[in-house]
Amino acid sequence: MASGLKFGRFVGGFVCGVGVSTGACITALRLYLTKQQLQHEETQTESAVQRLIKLYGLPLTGAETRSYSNHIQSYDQSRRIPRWVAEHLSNNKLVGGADRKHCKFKPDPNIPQCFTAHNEDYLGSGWSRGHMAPAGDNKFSEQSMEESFYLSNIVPQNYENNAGFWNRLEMYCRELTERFSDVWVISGPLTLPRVGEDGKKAVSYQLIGKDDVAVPTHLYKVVLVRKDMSAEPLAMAAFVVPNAPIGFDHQLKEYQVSLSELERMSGLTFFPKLDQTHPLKNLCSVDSCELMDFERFTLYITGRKVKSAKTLTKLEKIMAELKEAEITPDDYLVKLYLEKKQELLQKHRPESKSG
DNA sequence: CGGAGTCGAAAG
DNA sequence: CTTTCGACTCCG
Repeated sequence: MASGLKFGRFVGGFVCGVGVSTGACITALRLYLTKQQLQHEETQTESAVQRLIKLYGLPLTGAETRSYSNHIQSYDQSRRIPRWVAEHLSNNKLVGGADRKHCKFKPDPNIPQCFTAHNEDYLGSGWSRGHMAPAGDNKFSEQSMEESFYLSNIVPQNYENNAGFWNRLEMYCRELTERFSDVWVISGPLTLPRVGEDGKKAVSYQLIGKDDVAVPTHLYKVVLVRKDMSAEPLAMAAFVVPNAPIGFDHQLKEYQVSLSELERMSGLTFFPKLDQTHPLKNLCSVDSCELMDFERFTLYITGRKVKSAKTLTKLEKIMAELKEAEITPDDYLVKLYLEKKQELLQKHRPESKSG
């Protein structure tokens, strides 16, 4: 009985096996079988598979989404890095006392032990631990900032890129909350193919540490913004950035790609419910898509260093370095400098009373 | 003695 | 802002 059916299927496949598509073969095969025979065969094979599944279970990818207090993530168990990390930014969440000094990078307790990365994989590897959902997007909550330091939110990133171009891209995303009430950002790693000496395309990427953490060749960021609830249209932009140093001579727009290009590269579909009924504008034609230039960036960084200066000599050294770069402090930096100077002088003479 | 944790300096 | 690293502590 069963063997008879198998034989029939074989013959059918053989007859139309040459030069005809598989789909056509199946259609032709169906003509040879009565409805009942077909039904019988399908239930037979299905139940056999079902039986196996019931007994032993299906393979799991571990790619399910995990929710944290300020980001959502899907993890790549084979590469020990996230596939994508989504977050929402708004101006009110960007202020607060949460400080990364109280945070530590650590394995995500929600990831199965055998698939998680560890700090030892990164230390001394030549690659820095780069946030996908940045710590700086979590000033409002100590807990969400701590969660952003889970290694499920981290990829091996070129140090200069992390502290430089990517950092400025993250700042630009935060800046968008000044002009848009809602900003959604999805970030993640890519391991893109390259053409080798032989002209053949191949994917190749470094693995670091005992856990073989994948070093992405590129990072992507897709940004979706809207003015408010009622008035659309939405604006969107996607960027693919090499995991390598990128200087101030490069513009963000050089790295813009269409969403469909990014989807093809990543194998992801980004806003599956965002259909054609929603007109999508190019963010870079609605907004500047320009990162801070060298001067502005240096002024900002210097401001941060001034704020964290511990001694007067250190404070003066920071300001001297700025002068060395031939950048004149703006009003805000001057204010920070004078405040810090006063604070350190006060500390030096604790007996003096201030009014 | 060596791991673990905290702190500050240094650097883009 | 983004990091790494070394020095220092505490402790069994």
